[in-house]
Amino acid sequence: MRELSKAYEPKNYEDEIYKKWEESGLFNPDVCVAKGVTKKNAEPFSIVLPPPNVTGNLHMGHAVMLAIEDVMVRYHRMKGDRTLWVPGTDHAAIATQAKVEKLLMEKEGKTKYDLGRDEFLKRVEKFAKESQDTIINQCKKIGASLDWKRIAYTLDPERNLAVRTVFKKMYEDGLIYRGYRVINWSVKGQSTVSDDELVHVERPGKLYYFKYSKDFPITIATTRPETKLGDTAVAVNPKDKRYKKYIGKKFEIDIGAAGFIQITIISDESVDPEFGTGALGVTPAHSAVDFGMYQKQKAAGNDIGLIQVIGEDGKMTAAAGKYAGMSVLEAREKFVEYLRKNNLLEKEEDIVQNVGTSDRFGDVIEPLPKLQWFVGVEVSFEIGENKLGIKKGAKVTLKQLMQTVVKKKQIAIIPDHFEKTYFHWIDNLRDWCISRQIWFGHQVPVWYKDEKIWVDVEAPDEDGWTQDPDTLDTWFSSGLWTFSTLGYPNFKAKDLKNYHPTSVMETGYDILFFWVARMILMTTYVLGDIPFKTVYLHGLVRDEQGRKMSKSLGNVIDPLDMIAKYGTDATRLSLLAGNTPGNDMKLSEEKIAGFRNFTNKLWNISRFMLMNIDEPKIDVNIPKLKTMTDWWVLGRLHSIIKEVSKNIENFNFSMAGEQLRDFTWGDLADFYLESAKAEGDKSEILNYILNTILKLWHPYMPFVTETIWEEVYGKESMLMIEKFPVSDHQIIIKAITNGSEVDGVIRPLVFSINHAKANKGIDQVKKINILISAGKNENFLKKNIAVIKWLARLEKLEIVQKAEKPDNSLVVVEPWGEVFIDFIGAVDTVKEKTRLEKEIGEIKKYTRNLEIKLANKEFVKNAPKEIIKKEQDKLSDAQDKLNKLKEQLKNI
RNA sequence: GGCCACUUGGCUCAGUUGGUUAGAGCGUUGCAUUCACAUUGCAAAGGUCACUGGUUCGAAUCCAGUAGUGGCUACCA
Repeated sequence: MRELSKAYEPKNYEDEIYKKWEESGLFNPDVCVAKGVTKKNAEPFSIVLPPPNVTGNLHMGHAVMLAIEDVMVRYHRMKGDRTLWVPGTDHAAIATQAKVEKLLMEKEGKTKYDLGRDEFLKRVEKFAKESQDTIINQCKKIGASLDWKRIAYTLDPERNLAVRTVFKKMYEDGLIYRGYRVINWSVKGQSTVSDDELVHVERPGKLYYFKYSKDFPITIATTRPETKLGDTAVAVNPKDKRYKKYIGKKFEIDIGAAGFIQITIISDESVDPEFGTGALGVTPAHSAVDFGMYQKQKAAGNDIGLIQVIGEDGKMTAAAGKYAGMSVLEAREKFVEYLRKNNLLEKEEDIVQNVGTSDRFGDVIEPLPKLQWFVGVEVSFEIGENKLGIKKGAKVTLKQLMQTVVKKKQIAIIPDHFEKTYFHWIDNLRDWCISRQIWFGHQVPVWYKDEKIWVDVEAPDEDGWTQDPDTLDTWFSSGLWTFSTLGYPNFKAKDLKNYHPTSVMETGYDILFFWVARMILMTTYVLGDIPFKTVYLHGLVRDEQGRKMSKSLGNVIDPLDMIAKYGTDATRLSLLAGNTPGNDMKLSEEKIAGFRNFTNKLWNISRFMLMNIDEPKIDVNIPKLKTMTDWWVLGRLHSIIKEVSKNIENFNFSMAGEQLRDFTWGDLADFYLESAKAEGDKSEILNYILNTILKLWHPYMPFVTETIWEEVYGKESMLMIEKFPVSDHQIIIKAITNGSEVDGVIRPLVFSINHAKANKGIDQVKKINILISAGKNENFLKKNIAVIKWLARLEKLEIVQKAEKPDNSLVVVEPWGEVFIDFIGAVDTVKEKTRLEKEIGEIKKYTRNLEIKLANKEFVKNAPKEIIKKEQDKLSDAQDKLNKLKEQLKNI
């Protein structure tokens, strides 16, 4: 007989198991089809892995993502679907470059300029490669059944071709344009940053009220006086009576050391008359809003002018006169000093202001004008053939495409309230600045020569052209991810045909805008199709106190440490249990340890079952059943199969796991296996149950289940590709009939005994007398005497069948009869009395509710007959019980 | 400022179309222990489901309002 070791030691098995899976090639659906594991015409199920950044190690967030996706993938693979899970990594342009720059400085004291672009990029690539290897190994550690043959990288040649192809197409459709606009500039990073990469930080600031000069009639308010050197207009609300008379007037103002500025008074609806002085100094060069006003005026034929006073180095420009060369803060101080001295400063007010900082570089963003590449989200174009239900040739914008697919439910977002957030974001979306002044990334596929411009997939075949030095925002290539990984731009690629659109996009809600929205934008535009059918957004993993995990707080729980300590399965389970979509999850080491205990429990359950199985065989046929506990457990098992499948398919991963655990630990281990010990030969059914629960658990706990499977059924077989159990409704129905007495009789009996012992001041139960009153239960004891004996042994009881009620015994009334329990020691009558009174009170309340319900005409009229019947039965049962309890109370 | 979510025993959370007397796990307390498992078993204590009102025969669940917490977002200069 085979026997398992006493406790499960994950590290003795995990690596070997993963190697076995990987070497089988069965993570690849093509191999599954070739080997006959999956049918050729099976339903496709595909996920592309949200590519981790090549900046370092995997953290708990990645582990959650991998665990959830692996559950889906393994479930669908076992279900027989043609299942593909594509791995990949993201070059994460700015993040990676910044990291390498930092390392370069720390280790060699050099900057990227010391190395030059080519050499620096080589270093970054080397770093990225190493990082990618680490990530791949870590994904394997987590048990992710990714098809490594298809691994992609956002910056590899295939993806680069996709990027260039899409860029060209968008340029030709007029969706990508080059424009001189106010953009978000990071002085520290020396690059533009998109709107989404800004982090708004609240900080105390000062609102200064001042006049440009003594003769200027309007006081304005600002938090940034230094930018006022670049003002070219003052905007007021057209309805504001105070300033109406000035609208359209021009002033030439001596602004002290900075020279003269021209100020035009303009009107704009967006100016709030209540805020500050109701007049706004317009700085077209250093505020996106003001730039908007500038463009509006210009379009109306009124060029108010634009003066850039802050440079890309964060210092004042020559246009700032004697302030030139000063830092922004220095200039602010000096200029305020000037205003104060000349009695132009009227008031200083302390306020809290929101400043935009760069997510990556951490510095305060300086809005300034620059010639950049943009994706126009409101430019309309003619859409081609598409699967979106839009007529070919219709005029649409990217914004509209993004809205329509979610509105029409072609893409479902889970949880659905994120749809609102999504729409809100799109409503406020501005053109997307896609060019970055960093070196690492997809270089903009545009070439210049003199005044000429060349936009194409390949460089012009002629000397003298220079490529645009900028690179593309990393999300540009990420946006193509679902199809660039499947063969695009080759439209004939098999994968693209077979697996696109993908089934599910599973990712964190924090990148809904960055990434999910952009994939929708890119895919609807490029392919005229959706990128995925469902978006499942998971929450963030936080520490025990609900704080974000961060190195500086020292509260990071490293998934790999946990895997080393408690095993992968326990770690995965702890991330899946209690994790509901869109909600953050608190994680503690204790939780993981708890699931380690469960892993071991499953191991020992299997160990016990194996010891009682004569001849393990992979057999899906339901064996002959002998006792009602067999029927009962089979019925429970099939209900669980049904529930688990349903819940996985509905993305309720936590609930499916919980149900499985409750069944395995509560019903199977604590009850059925205990009774099985007493009932004797169970070889066949134990084999069947073991078989089934290993399959059910496999998506959640791949390693321990595969290990047990191998130990039980031999190394040749592989659980990973076994067929997921299918619940049989007939079995459930039959089991309810044949096994109901387990729930109705045996378990209440266990409960009664324990309850009597614990609650009534009894030292020890001596004897149990069972009187079965209902006729159909006459055979119950005969059939299940073994289980009763087991109970007796467990409780050290003596069983007397059909006895008379002895003196001093306690009577427990159950719907099926009465149990008399004899005790050594006295019954605490006071305690017992209060208990009975409490119970009677509760049952009274219960019966009253039932009576009200049955008295309700509408209920009687509308409810189905079976339900009314059921309710009536409940009522009569409750009344009977009530009477019996009352009698008991009298007897005390 | 706008929007969104959350509020259930000491802690972490379930609770899927409103329907038995609201459930787990951890923790606490008591009891057990040669048995597959101390990474165990059996039990107990602990909740007016944030608050107020409404709809309903019936509300943790639906509606309105209040309070608190968290998040996203923003062109109050």
